[in-house]
Amino acid sequence: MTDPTQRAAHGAGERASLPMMDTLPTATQLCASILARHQDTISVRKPNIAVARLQQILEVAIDLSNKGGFQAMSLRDLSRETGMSAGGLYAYFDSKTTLLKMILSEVADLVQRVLSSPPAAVTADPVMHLRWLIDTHLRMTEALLPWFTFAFMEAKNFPPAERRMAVDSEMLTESFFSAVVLRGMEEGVFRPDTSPLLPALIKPLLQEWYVKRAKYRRRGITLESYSAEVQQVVLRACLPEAGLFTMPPIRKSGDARP
Amino acid sequence: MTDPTQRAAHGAGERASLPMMDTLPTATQLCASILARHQDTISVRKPNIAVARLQQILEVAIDLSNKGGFQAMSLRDLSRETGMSAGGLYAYFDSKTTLLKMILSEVADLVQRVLSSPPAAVTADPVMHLRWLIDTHLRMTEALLPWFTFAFMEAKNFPPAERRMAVDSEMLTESFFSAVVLRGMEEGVFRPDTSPLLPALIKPLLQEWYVKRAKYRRRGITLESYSAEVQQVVLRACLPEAGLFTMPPIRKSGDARP
DNA sequence: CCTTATCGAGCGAGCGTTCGGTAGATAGAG
DNA sequence: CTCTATCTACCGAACGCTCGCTCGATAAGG
Repeated sequence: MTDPTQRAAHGAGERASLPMMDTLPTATQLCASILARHQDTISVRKPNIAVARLQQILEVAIDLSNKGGFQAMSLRDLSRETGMSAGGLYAYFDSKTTLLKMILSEVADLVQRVLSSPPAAVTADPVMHLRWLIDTHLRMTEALLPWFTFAFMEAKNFPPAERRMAVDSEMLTESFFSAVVLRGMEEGVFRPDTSPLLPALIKPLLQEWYVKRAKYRRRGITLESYSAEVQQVVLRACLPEAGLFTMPPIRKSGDARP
Repeated sequence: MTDPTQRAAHGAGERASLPMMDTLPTATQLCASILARHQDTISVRKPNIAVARLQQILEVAIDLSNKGGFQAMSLRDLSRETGMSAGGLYAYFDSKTTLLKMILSEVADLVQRVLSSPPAAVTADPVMHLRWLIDTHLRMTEALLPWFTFAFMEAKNFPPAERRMAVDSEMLTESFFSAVVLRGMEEGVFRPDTSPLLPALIKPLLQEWYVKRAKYRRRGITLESYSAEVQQVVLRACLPEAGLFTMPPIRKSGDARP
């Protein structure tokens, strides 16, 4: 899976030269991770019960928050939709703010974990690495759309502590892009006058995909075509003019449309 | 001010070939516009009193909302900071939601007014027109930063009616960009295979500037350099390769730094 | 003396959170 | 296997508080 030479088509899922990320965690795995990180505030001891309940609570909380905002979601709403009592909920968090922090920190952690472990196949070439970062970020947000929508909508409007967490996560993401761009410039793959602002401009293009997901669904835009376009725009901004003519096709069409 | 031939330098404020937008309204003018639009819900009759008070109320409301969110701002906070009583405030709006709508609709209206009236100098050339749209949007948000921050932060998380308003405004902004891109393609100035997604990608790049204003201030990035970079990225995405070599300098440096 | 702009105590609703209580699972003793 | 003591996960009424909003009183200008 990580050998750069083994990129040939293999069946209907035929893909372009860009390797996939390693598999993403499921929502259940995220909840298990959250449970482990908050053992002290979660009073339920049996892990299978706790994970199942926590997943239920978080999914409902994310769902309710994504229409109307986290502050607008009352614990009575959460109680009604989960079928649990108010007191029962407090076995899983000690305050509403803790509930928020659970989700935000898990999402921030996930981004860091996924983007910091590219397959060996892409790290050799800055162009490939950059394209992999873009594509992987988009696929990650697509797979866990409600979680990222929640994190984006709620990261602002909150006390210094949580706010700092969001800013740090944002900076970390940008640093992945700027590291690759810098390396590409050092290796002469990217234009020497590539703007230092470019890495900062990539993040909003990736956020656009999940923040305005409904808009692109309405227009019939696939993740593949969006990813390809962002890669195009970014590469055109940093590749030398001569390089544009030899720019590889971003992704074969007719792929992975369910 | 709109004569395309009078672009020569005139003093220290010397500028590049890109013409400025016509002058922007002041906060006071925006408030007068809001007052006119909400005559029926505002019970204060003397216009000079009403405009002054309304401006005070809106500025405090925007300020408080921009730390903590609109929902988190209580009318008691607003009462304390404005020095007005709770009852007194209700002479200027009939509900907290109306207060929100006043600001959102005025911002949406402003964007439409400003972007739909380019100076005659730029409409002839799609490249110039596109650059003017980008630069003007950035300067407008810079001049009325708290208003746009407010509109961005509060447009989500609200009932269908207000939400629709935000979506419509967003679509309208995008339509300005796509109209120019389309015309440029028809005239052969832009690449015929320019992605139909490009116009949608411009908006998040413009929002980035005012949403993350603190970040760019910390890094010492000027509006001029940010505007130049976005223009670069967008033009590289739609100009033919050959056109890149003849791309005009975006904006002279050492300009308009207070 | 009427009009107009403002005041501020107070209302009902709803919020996050607590806590005494309970049903069912669990486990050790007989 | 049965009885019983203990524990665990959950319940839901109640508390203190803050919210958006109302309304009769009031002060100042013409």
